[in-house]
Amino acid sequence: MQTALQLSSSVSQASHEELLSELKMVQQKSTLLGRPGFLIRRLHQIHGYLFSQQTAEFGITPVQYSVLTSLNEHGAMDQVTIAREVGLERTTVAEVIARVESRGLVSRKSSTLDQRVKIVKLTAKGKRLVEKMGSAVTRAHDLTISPLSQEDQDRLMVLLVRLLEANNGIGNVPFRLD
Amino acid sequence: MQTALQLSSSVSQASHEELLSELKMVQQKSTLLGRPGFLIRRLHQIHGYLFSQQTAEFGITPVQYSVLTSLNEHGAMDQVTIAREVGLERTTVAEVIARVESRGLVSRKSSTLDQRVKIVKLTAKGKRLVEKMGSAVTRAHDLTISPLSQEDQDRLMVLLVRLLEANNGIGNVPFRLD
DNA sequence: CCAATATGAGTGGTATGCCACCTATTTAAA
DNA sequence: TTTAAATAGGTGGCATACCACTCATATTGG
Repeated sequence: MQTALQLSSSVSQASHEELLSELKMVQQKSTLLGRPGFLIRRLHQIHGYLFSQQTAEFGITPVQYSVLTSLNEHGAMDQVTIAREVGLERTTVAEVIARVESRGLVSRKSSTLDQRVKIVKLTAKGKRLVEKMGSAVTRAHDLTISPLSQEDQDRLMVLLVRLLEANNGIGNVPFRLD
Repeated sequence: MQTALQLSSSVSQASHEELLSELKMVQQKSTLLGRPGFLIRRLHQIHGYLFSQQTAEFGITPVQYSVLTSLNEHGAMDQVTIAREVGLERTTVAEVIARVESRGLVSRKSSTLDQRVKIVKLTAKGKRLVEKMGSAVTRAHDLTISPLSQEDQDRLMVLLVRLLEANNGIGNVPFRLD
């Protein structure tokens, strides 16, 4: 279990000038720390580790969990709808679904209305797994941002959400944002 | 080219209470928006798209660029050092290096001091490419966070850097943070 | 000095994540 | 209405990303 070492000073309290000098200092250590893309990649990496550690007994990946919880909330969906719901390529969804289907967590049947469409449904086993994993997943997410003060965590979340909402149309994989 | 639609209100100016109500609103749209790991994955995805779009003519990926610029800054390095420098598994580095080597961007030769070690060096061609790509890469990074106000961008960067510094030891892939 | 251990590089396996391309089916247009 | 375009699902290819494992070479302890 990680020790959620809390950072003392809050970014929320700092002035813009203080932030700028902190950024300048940091980037002298490594150029990479000045690149948003690099920071995001590393954070993605770290969260992946925390997730797999906290949920090891279930053998479920973050993306699989997103798909399964989405099916749990919205009920049966075709694969294109799932893709829009979680922000994934159709082909990625096809692969993810194939894996969770082979483990009996979801079932697929062709739609009678449209022969092209395959309806994906969470099985009872899948539903049980999702609900059993919940607390471990929450723990992983909490740990990911736990070094920040509560207010900094909230501020970070808002910044990330706003970025996503503004950039959602970018790329070929937008996702549902009603 | 993306339109860098600037968000009106600044997160930096908002009170903690305002942020909390914004978060609550947002999470009613989608549960996924309340999970840090999901937001990070999506942002990683979006940045990857912007990067590949801005640097299409060069055919270089974000990770390859990190490795190449690291070699450009620090000179020749063995693969374990590269791994620590950019925060990657040794095996991932081996694969990335193999690809850029096959394109003649880096060269590998065994160390005479230690036969196990392979020294990786940027070639003249590699150096030229890195320098030629610079502005396109900067553009991609800037676009990734461009929807935020300047102060919000700076605040986000500080929050991300702090998270990385605090979490750097987590997982099996820490990276150099002198 | 030699066995035990540590270290650097790499392979094979699995899971995203995306693209180009393909097939089948449905819908729209001429 | 018959052809063209759009749509759903999927395959193969490539690039991270990591683990378990192997192999070769160094280092260290008895």
